Amino acid sequence: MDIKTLCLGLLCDGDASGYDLKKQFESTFKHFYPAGYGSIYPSLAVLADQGLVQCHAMPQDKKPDRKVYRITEAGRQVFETSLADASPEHKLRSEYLVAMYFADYLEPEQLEQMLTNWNQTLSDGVARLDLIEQEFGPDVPPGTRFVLGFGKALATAMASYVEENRSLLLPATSTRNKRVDARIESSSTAQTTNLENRV
Amino acid sequence: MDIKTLCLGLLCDGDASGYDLKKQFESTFKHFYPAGYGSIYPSLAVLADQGLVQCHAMPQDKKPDRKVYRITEAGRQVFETSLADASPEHKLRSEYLVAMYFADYLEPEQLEQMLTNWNQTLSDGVARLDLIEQEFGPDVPPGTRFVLGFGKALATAMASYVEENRSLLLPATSTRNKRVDARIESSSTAQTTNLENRV
DNA sequence: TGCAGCATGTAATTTGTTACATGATTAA
DNA sequence: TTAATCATGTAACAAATTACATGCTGCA
Repeated sequence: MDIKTLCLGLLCDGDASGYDLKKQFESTFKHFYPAGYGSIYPSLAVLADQGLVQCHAMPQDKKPDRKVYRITEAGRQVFETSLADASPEHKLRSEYLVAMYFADYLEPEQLEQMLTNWNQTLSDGVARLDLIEQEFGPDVPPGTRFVLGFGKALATAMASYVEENRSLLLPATSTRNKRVDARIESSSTAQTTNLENRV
Repeated sequence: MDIKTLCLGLLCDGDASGYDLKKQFESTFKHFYPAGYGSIYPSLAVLADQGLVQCHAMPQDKKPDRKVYRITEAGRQVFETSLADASPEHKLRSEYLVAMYFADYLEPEQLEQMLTNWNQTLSDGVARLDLIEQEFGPDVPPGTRFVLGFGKALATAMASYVEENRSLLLPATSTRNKRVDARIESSSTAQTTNLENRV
């Protein structure tokens, strides 16, 4: 699944311009599938080329034409197929976890700073999701409620975990060297142990 | 932060070959920063070029030379700097959530299937992390314990959330149309409402 | 005066993934 | 005999990010 498919999906819910779609990608979708103009505009162009959407240009005073896109029958079918076909992927990429893994290469104050920072980011995230939910008013569509709730639940779980386990990373005694030895030994299947040949 | 930096970090803990590093990326790092040969080998070549690591080729019978990499002083410094400098990013990209958002475009059975699938994937993930932890024996290094625990906590939280909220997505009455209308109205700042010009 | 919002896009770059290419050993 | 482990890499491709480029309106 890529941004093209996502645009198609959003257009299933109604006509929109690239600018409109961007707003969705920055609000409801931000925590699990963000996208910028650089991906959205080219996607729409391709979709129009393929006949999966139609473009209607609406002239405006002193602004570029507002290009409103509407999904076609073909587009709708393509979307539904790719939604059902895909074996969905769920990927996390976290530099925070990298930093935590290597915590003993950080100064304690840096580590503290980073943990504080992370916590702040997480609660900001929850607040942001709450705001979005409020903006929908009383009738939040089920899918939207599900993904917003998911985001909040995850952020909360992460914050708790970090709070409850930060002590793991602070102690004075590092075990890093033990791990090192373990890895070197287990991977020494080579014939020679001499590291010095052919520097 | 990129795979190069990660390799550098892992080499701070001891010499290793590309093959060795891959194993780390596929075990401890898999849930938050996976990488394949296609990223690792080129990374090591670049790092060697830049003098951040040194390469020692160890001849082997009927196998390609085993190339063991060792970090240099310069490499260590570069790593520590980038670890401290980075304002860490934490990114999720989930096609499952996309599918849930668009749940009412799926057949109920497909949705059920997908939810079951997701749950299975999550518990497999927890099992995998448990196994890795066990393989370390009694002395799991703190950073490792932190990231493995994090992975388990997250997966568990996700599974709970999905279980507790799947009902949100199943009801017969869809609210999708309401949302559609809402968006179309709120974005109608254009001068003309006529979508038919310049098809 | 300056910034946020409206509104479009392109092009270069970065980054990583996938597929390809090779080939021995060992345990089930 | 077949799959997994060991062991290296390259090249084409896909995808998305970032920076660039333009320009009006309305508010503080």
